Amino acid sequence: MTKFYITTAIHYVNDDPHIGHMYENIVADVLARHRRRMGDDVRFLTGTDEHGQKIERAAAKEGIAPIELADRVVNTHHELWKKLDISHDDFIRTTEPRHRAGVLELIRRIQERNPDDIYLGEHSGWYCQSEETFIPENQVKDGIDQDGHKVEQTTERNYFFRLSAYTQRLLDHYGANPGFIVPETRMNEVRSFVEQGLKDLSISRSAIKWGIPFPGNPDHVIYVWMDALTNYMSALGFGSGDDALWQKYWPADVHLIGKDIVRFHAVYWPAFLMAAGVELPKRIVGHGFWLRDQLKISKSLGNVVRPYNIIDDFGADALRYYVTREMVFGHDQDYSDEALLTRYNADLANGLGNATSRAIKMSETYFGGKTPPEKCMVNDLRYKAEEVVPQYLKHMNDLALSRALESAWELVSAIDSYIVTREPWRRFKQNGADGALARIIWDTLEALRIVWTMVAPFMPTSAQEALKRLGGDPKRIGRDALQWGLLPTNTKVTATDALFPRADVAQYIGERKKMEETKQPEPQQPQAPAEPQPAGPLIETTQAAPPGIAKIGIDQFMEVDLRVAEIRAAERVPKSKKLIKMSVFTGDDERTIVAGIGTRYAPEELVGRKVVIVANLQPAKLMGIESNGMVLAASIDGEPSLLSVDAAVPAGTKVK
RNA sequence: CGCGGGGUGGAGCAGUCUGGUAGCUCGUUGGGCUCAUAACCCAAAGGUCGCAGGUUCAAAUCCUGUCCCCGCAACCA
Repeated sequence: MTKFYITTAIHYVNDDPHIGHMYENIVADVLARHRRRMGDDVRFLTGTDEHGQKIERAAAKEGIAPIELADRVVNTHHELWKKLDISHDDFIRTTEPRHRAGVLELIRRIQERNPDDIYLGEHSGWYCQSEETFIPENQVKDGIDQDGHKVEQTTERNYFFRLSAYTQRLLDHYGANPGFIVPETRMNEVRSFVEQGLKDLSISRSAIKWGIPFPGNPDHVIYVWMDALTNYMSALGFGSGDDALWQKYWPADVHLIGKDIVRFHAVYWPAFLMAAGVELPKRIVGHGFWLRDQLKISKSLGNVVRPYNIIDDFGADALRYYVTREMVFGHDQDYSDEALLTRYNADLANGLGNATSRAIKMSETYFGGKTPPEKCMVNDLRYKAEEVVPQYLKHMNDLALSRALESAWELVSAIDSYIVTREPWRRFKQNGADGALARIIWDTLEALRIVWTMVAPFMPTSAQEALKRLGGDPKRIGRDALQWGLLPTNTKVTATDALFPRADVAQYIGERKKMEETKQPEPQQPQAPAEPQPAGPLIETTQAAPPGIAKIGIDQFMEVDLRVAEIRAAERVPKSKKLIKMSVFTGDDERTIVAGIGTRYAPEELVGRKVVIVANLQPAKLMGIESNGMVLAASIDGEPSLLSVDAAVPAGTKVK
């Protein structure tokens, strides 16, 4: 029996799971269920990442211990996976003793085999608490990183892993194992990243307490990647006394992860394992992201998708089907309730569900509530099934889930047209329930049984129910069940309510919208009460002031040197999208100001214009040009509209 | 020459690696059927596969060039 060990990323417990987590676990589950029913010895692992500063701080804010916070959030994960029929064999939390044992064992093995690979060194730089990572110098501006997070200059004595020593070995491994990272574009990215040369990696932190203490130095905790990645092994008992599972299932066959963490899995992780003399995982699979309105889902954008309503109203299988059918594996994909329901209606309600109903109903009416008394081994549907099943299996093997489903649906549509061309209702009226009619109906039921068997890993609950209704054995979904001829004769069928009731999309969407509108705008509470931005100017000066913005005294206002200035010259900053470099006369001097107004204004129309500027602003460099001040403009959806004054007002006039 | 993704019937998307009738969902039009969840079946309209060259018996697919769009970063002081 082939073993198949598949893992998802462990999800961070700073928030409830969203569509991205759901997708990842659903895909892993479909693959796990499929391999299981094909006879493999499957081990399917998911879990949670619970250490780190973000958790530490979030817990502190609530006045509880980090583990209490983790315990609470992990429950929402458990509940959701149950709801979604995720069939993992194990669930690991990085706060468990067995995980700690695994991590310590990994470090021990590295130290034993390659004593120089872990060393104490100095690390300083811009540290971002939100990301729990040091941010490269060029991505930091005024204490803010590119994602808008606050960073602070930090120096630490840390343990380092000698990643630099593994550059060539990693490249060799990629070369020898072209399927190591899929899809291929991800492999290319990783390869070019590694080809630029690798820097040693800091693997401990002394500023964080919430983590696994570093062996031999309890002032440090083990930093995120060395900790988190090891879950794939610690869950198998690596480092515990009992390593039976480890012996049996390692190395992992598939690490299923989001494309954003491919680098850690494809570079750091194998390097750690090489250093420890542990076999490498066989394949890293990076899936795409679910987007909302073409934007990446993120908490800060407030566009997080959590389709719990869909699960409640249409069932887990509806969501499972949609995400696997709609997303081309590896690509990004836009999510919407509407698209989901459209797909649901077309494929599940009108397609497979309806076909199942009509076949069962005919069988019930014509053959007294039983499957027909005669099988049929030679017919168009059998040919179609035998054409489609191998395609389906190939796609499943290639992780092309959407294509696998497409193949299955070819048979569905063949069934519908088979029924229409054979006109069983007319035959029944003319000749009654004769042998020919029996064969036709049996064919139809049998083809449906095969479709449902193909679909079973995707929609386990519905498949079981449908197989039962069709008179089949709901437990029999293995390899042999994909062959023609299994459906018994003269067995009870069940005609009852629809498996997938049709959704009124417009009405549903409308109701949801209304509910969301009437729902009181959530008090900003749950979102961490915006930490006061220490020092540093507000970045979003052109945005409308948030309602809650603090009041300031007149003195503070007077500190701002607002004055009228005349634009003497203006030109676009080469290669910039919207920057215009201006020379302005402030009454006292002529200086350079760079402003992001190029989307709206041409340099020519600016010259001679009188505008209002902030004259005593800290100079800043924009694309290498020093800008001394700010030109005031109203902002309409990001489009600037310059504040202007009467041409008669002389430059240098104070504005207040 | 910043990195990456994309340009395919009205909309949204597959197909491009491994050249060979351009496919799916929704939408539109006409017909059929009444077993089924107002479903299902058949047919039709609608595409110069961004543009231009090239390779080839054959190009959406390979090569070269070019235009445009979208993320991200470099620029919102």
